[in-house]
Amino acid sequence: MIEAAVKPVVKTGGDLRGLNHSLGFLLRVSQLKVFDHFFKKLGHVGLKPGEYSVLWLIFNNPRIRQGLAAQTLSIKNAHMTKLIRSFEESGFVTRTIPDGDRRAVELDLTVSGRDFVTFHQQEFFGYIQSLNSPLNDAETKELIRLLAKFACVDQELTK
Amino acid sequence: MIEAAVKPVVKTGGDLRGLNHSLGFLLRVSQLKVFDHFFKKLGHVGLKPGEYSVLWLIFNNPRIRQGLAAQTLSIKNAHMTKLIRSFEESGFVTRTIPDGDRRAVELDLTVSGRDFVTFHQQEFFGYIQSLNSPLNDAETKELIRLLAKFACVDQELTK
DNA sequence: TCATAAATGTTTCCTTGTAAACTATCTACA
DNA sequence: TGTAGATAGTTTACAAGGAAACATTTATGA
Repeated sequence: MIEAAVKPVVKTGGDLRGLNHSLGFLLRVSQLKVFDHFFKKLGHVGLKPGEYSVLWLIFNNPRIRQGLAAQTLSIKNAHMTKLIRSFEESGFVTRTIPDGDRRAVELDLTVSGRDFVTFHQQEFFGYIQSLNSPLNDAETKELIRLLAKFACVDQELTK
Repeated sequence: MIEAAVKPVVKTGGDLRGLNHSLGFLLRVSQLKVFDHFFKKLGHVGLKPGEYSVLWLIFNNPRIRQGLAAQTLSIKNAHMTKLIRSFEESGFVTRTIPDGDRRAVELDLTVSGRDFVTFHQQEFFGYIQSLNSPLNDAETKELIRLLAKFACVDQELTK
């Protein structure tokens, strides 16, 4: 015990040498931490963060165009096609080809899709509270503000 | 045209409704931004951020164990095996099985590996300067501090 | 000391996400 | 009009990364 108290704090890993100040590296490690916690807390629900975000977006933007949804969430069109198809198969989302532009696809939630979103809303937006982060509330708020500013994401609640 | 001029300022994307305050979402979007910029600036070099970080780690920790390298960078063992093999093939890294523990693998840079790291060091650590971020210097510094604290990455230069 | 467990990487298979080519539809303008 | 180009989404082919089972070597403990 005395030894443990006396000996200097030794890192368990290798020497990062400047990588510990690299924005790209820190973003990646932070994201891994959030994802780990997400799966521990919400893995049983069966949806990943990005998937829930798609449902959430459609929930709040009925009849949104598939391409706009992809662009808003920074998901590639090719990937969005697959996500939407799987949501169709699970009965959460409907695709409608509007008469005005028959190239396009409008997305909507089914009743069970809306039920799912409302039922899990608290979990998906609140899981981060249980993360036991080293940051206090003010720091967390500031981190979110800085990230949003950096990524040019509007911080107002509604458009 | 008159219509476009008259209509209120409309966001180009859908309404994110709270997702714009989600740490997970903001981390993902921020990382995409950094990666995009990285590839624009350093795509010609042919290494991705994570790959360079592996070389950098070995450069600063000669004879590091492969598993410790993976753990330090939060890279899975299975993935690290593939990375190291490709570095072996490109002649940047050597693998040594130490006599003391014949399960283990020690990593080292070849001469050309060390040359590569030192030659590109400025680019890999400096590309972020050219990102034209909306954050000023103090904000960037604070963002890095908060991310490091959040992810529990030691901010001292050396261990 | 011999069986059992743990540690270290590797292999295999799978999921996620992307790029590029493709189909279908719409717009512009000669 | 009708044709060239733009737009919206899909398909295909692939690369990145991870989970689980595996082989090998080392540590443990009865």
